[in-house]
Amino acid sequence: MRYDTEHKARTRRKVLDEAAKAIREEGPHRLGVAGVMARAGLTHGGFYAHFPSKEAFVADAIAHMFEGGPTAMLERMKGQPPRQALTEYIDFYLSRRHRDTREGGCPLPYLAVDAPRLTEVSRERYAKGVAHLTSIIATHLTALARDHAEDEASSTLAELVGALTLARAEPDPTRSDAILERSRTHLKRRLGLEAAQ
Amino acid sequence: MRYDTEHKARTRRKVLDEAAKAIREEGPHRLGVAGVMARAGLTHGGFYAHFPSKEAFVADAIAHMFEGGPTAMLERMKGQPPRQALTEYIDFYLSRRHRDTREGGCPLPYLAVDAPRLTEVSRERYAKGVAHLTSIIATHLTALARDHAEDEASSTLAELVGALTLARAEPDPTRSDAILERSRTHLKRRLGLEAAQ
DNA sequence: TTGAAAGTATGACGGTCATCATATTATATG
DNA sequence: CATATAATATGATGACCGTCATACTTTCAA
Repeated sequence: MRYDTEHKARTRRKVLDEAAKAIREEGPHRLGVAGVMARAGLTHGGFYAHFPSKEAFVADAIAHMFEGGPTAMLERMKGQPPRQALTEYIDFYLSRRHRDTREGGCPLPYLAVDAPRLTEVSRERYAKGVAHLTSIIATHLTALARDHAEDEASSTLAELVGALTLARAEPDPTRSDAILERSRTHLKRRLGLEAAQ
Repeated sequence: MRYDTEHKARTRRKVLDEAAKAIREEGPHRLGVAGVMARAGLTHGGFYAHFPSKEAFVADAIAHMFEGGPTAMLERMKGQPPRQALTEYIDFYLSRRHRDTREGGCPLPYLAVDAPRLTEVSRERYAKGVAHLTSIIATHLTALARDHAEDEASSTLAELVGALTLARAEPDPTRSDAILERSRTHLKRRLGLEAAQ
């Protein structure tokens, strides 16, 4: 082989990175092949050397979103006592920074509405992400000796996703901040995290 | 005038009805002029006799979504004591029926993710819908003598929207039902509605 | 019944997109 | 340095979409 063994793999990864960003900005259906390739510094020609079709490409990009971003935050939670870990996670999730960034963060809110319109694989990948995050929250709640941890985790995740989505939709900054703040406060009180710290 | 005075208005309304349905199914960006017109039993030709551009058309269709569906449920709540009204609303919002229907129901979850990518008018219309629904919930909570009604209403709406969206995204029916049920139970307990009825 | 005007249909144009065949460039090996 | 080949670029094709000019059909008034 003439090129580096990893050359193609690196390019592929870069294209998927750009696709993930584009999906956050424009949604999984509006992104175009040529646009993503251009963002990766390439032309549209080589696309089909990497992906069999655009549909498969979108599925790969969505899977890629679940492997990249969230890991850092979740890894960090592992090294902390459950109360602090949950508090930090809620504060992060419902922060202005998380609301405003398009370069990372939880994929769930971005894909939520489009999920029913995605390919089977993508839907499954999405559902796996939901289940994973729910179980992480549930584990921490169990460690805090709360009853019905799984139920509470599910309902907590619903409010996290809903509040972030509504905050992103609200054009008025003050109101948007208020949406985040209200759910932040409520969730911490609800989960008995207030006394912490 | 040669046609009935209301003829054009009726056609326009029908096209907007179909557009609203299409938006619920495919999102505000994927719907096409010809497709919507065909669904309304027309061809694409007459479109520009009704709407100046597709962009304006989408904005009109979104506004239309806020005028049509939700009104019935909200009107019904008015004639009821606040405790029962809220209980019924939560049960309706997080019902399987509301999750599965594409022909009506709350527009907020459908448009949430796309809202930041919409026209200014549409975003404002969306924000107005959020504010309206929040204030209705807040009013009922105030009637129940709860403190911080506005804060609690905001956080309640976040969970309603989030839970419905996640339930729609979940491909497994059992898990999807569970998401609805958990938030339904939690919200009613949280708002002190359990003792009701 | 007829004419005129409101409403709708036909068909075309330019643009964008996914897809693919073919040409070109880059680089590791001899 | 030469060459083979992996990786990417050029360019084309057909499909779809928004837009609009023009032709047709419907229906009310005279």
